[in-house]
Amino acid sequence: MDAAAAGNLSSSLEDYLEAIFNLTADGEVARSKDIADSLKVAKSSVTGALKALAEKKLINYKPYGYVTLTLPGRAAARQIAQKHNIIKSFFVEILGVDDTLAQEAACKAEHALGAGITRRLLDFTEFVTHRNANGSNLAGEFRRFSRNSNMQIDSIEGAEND
Amino acid sequence: MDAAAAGNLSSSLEDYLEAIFNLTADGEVARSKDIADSLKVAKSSVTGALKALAEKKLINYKPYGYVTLTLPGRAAARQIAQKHNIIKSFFVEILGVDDTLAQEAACKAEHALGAGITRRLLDFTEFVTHRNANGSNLAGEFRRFSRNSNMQIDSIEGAEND
DNA sequence: TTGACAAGTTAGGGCAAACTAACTATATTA
DNA sequence: TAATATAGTTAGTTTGCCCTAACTTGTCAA
Repeated sequence: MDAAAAGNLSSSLEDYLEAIFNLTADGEVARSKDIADSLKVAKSSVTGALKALAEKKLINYKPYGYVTLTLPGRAAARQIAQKHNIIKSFFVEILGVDDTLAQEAACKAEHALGAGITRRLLDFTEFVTHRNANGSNLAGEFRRFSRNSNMQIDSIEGAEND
Repeated sequence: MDAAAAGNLSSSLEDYLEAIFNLTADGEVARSKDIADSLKVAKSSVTGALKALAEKKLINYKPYGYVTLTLPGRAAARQIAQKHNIIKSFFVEILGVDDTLAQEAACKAEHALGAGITRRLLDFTEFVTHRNANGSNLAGEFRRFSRNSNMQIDSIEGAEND
């Protein structure tokens, strides 16, 4: 199975793969420059990453040519992107986190959570959504609960790097 | 404020700090060997990390001596450990994840989630707990919901590295 | 069609974090 | 207290990932 290559990916290479996936999602081609911009790295860093991903047969890469995902590459990328979306949705829809913050946190957390936990997170988010459809409003209740508790306790100091 | 030093910590150094915190929690001293064992790294790696942490004034370190946390070091370590516990509790109590898996995942996720999101996660876990005290059983309901949904859908492939 | 600008690559270097191997210090215990 | 085992350090190497600077390739418009 080709997932052998995809299972060994570093966080960094996962980020590159995900960026390529997102850039090519709407039929566009993935230019090296765009990858560099979206990940905020130097162009030369992209070249290095592309070589590494090509070696793992996850992308088709020829110097000076456009980049496309191979079949296993696309599968791996889709999984990463999926994970990202699941985590972000949970942050936004359940925890009520601001969109930008959720986006950033999901970028980091997607490398930390395995498929099992991610799956449960998805299930849980759906669970709450289904309940909402049935008249309850868990997320809203939580907002009120959260507002109250935050006025009283403040045990976690330092809100930097958030 | 000394949190300047603590705010810049790499994931790796956070792990070392947390390990020292846990080892010294019950009055024990933190031996270099124990740190190496608990993080599964070579002894020489520990020495390097101890030097780095000492440079940041987070630990008291003299070669061949025992290691203790400084005041800012203890504060930083406590925060990391707290984050770990909050995340793990959420995984176990809300998502119903197995203890061992939750422990491992929390180790990784604690470096990805900032104070803001961690705070909300704590609030949410408490929120569900409070509701349970009031007769509802959200976690239990979710288990049943989850079991059903897993029989039908299977959109996330590959449960490795979990 | 050709010159200029943009995109991409190569070369070379830095830094963090890990490792092994060899050495030094400390503790144990006979 | 001297021998030996255990703990800790140092030195040197490797790997991954990023950077800058300089060069090459590609593109587009005058």
